[in-house]
Amino acid sequence: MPSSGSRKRISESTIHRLSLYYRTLSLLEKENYETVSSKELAKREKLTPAQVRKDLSFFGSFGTRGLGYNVNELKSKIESILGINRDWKVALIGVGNIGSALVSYKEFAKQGFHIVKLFDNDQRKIGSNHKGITVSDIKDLDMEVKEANITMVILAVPATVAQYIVDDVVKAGVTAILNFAPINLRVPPFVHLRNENMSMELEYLSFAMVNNHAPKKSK
Amino acid sequence: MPSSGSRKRISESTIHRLSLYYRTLSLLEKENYETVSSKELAKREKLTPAQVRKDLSFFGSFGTRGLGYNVNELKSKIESILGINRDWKVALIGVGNIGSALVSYKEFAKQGFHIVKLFDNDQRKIGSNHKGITVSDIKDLDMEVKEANITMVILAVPATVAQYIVDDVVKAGVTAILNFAPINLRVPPFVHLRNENMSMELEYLSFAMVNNHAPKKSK
DNA sequence: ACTGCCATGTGAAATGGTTCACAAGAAGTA
DNA sequence: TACTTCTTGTGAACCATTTCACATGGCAGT
Repeated sequence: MPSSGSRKRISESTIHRLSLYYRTLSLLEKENYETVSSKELAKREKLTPAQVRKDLSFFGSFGTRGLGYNVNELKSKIESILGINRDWKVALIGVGNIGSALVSYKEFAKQGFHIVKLFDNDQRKIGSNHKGITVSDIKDLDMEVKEANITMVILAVPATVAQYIVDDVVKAGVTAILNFAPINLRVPPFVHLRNENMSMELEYLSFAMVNNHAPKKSK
Repeated sequence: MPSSGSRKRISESTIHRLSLYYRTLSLLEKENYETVSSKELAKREKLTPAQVRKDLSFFGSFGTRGLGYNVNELKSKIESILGINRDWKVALIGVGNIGSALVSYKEFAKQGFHIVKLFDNDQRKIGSNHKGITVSDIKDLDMEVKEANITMVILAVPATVAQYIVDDVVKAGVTAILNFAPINLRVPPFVHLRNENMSMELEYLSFAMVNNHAPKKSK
């Protein structure tokens, strides 16, 4: 009984898996599948059918017993759960290595995340053009973010300045931040912060190689 | 002491947190701290002291009761647990948007991951130079990877071709892959695969905004 | 040496997440 | 209508991770 207020906490892993389901459903749609079972969905993302069904069950009953899920319908349900059934205007701060790669990264736009503003503090970059967007001076951040009604920001600046910029960004009314700097940022409780730490995964690989794999012990 | 056979499975989260501790310890080192308590370490990464101690306890007893951990010593312990107390030679495949950003990404080198080979299939890119490395033809992958004794690869190619390349890469003897393509890749059980899915975190933010955080929207 | 204080290391308890197992619904067939 | 097959949705069981709580050991001051 999903009473409108009783919001059970949904785990992070469940949300991440919704992203995977969404990705697979998009593919299935292209392959002209009408329906898909939890079994097939699971297979395509190396999960278990029970996991798939449980994840979806947190949000409702989207399937038909004996048949599976309608691909189009489930896709659009997940879109609306994830909030990607709309367009998000995103500002990207820091047009360096990573930053300029992200401007051209097509996956973001595909999911409705549109980078509409670029900021940097480097005079040589300010005024230059990336994919049709002119880089603004970070000093104008407050004004421009408010004016464009932007609530989501991608942060691709050096770790040393990240906290200062976050503080400004929050003051400008942003409530969602995707941070690429390898540092733990402080934000007020009403601001959503996620970190993308690319070294972390390399380190995991390194760990796996050195430990798991290593000189195969007789077990 | 170094548990040779009794290999308890260490959770992914623990390993990820080791990366965080490592990062903080590097910082503390620069700030000339001699020792650090689990409390301080926890505070700096928004974790609990018990969590920190438990994580470390899987690998040994590195602290001193009443005092805490020696910064230098703990840092080097974690380095060796993560396997980053050595240099890794890494090949990067796909010199597009993301790929060319990663060549210049300094964090990798800082942790001992050195990109030493670049591959692409685009004639216009082959032969060109990125940060002192010449882009090779992907057709020479097998030969060059074997010759350079490379076991770790970063994959920054389009999803459509990722699986084919992975198959080749595995044949060439690579056993660790960091994949940036938004697709679920098949690898043999002895190959370590990690995925970096940047849209996923944006989707999480979007979810958080739409659900957790109430309608503050008045357009 | 004694005392007070502090912070680790770790079993045990609590919490959270995943898998199991099965009742029940839907569609097709006779 | 009755029967078969298929697959969902979901409590309950199971397993993993996190947190608790405290005995233990080290250090400093007297």
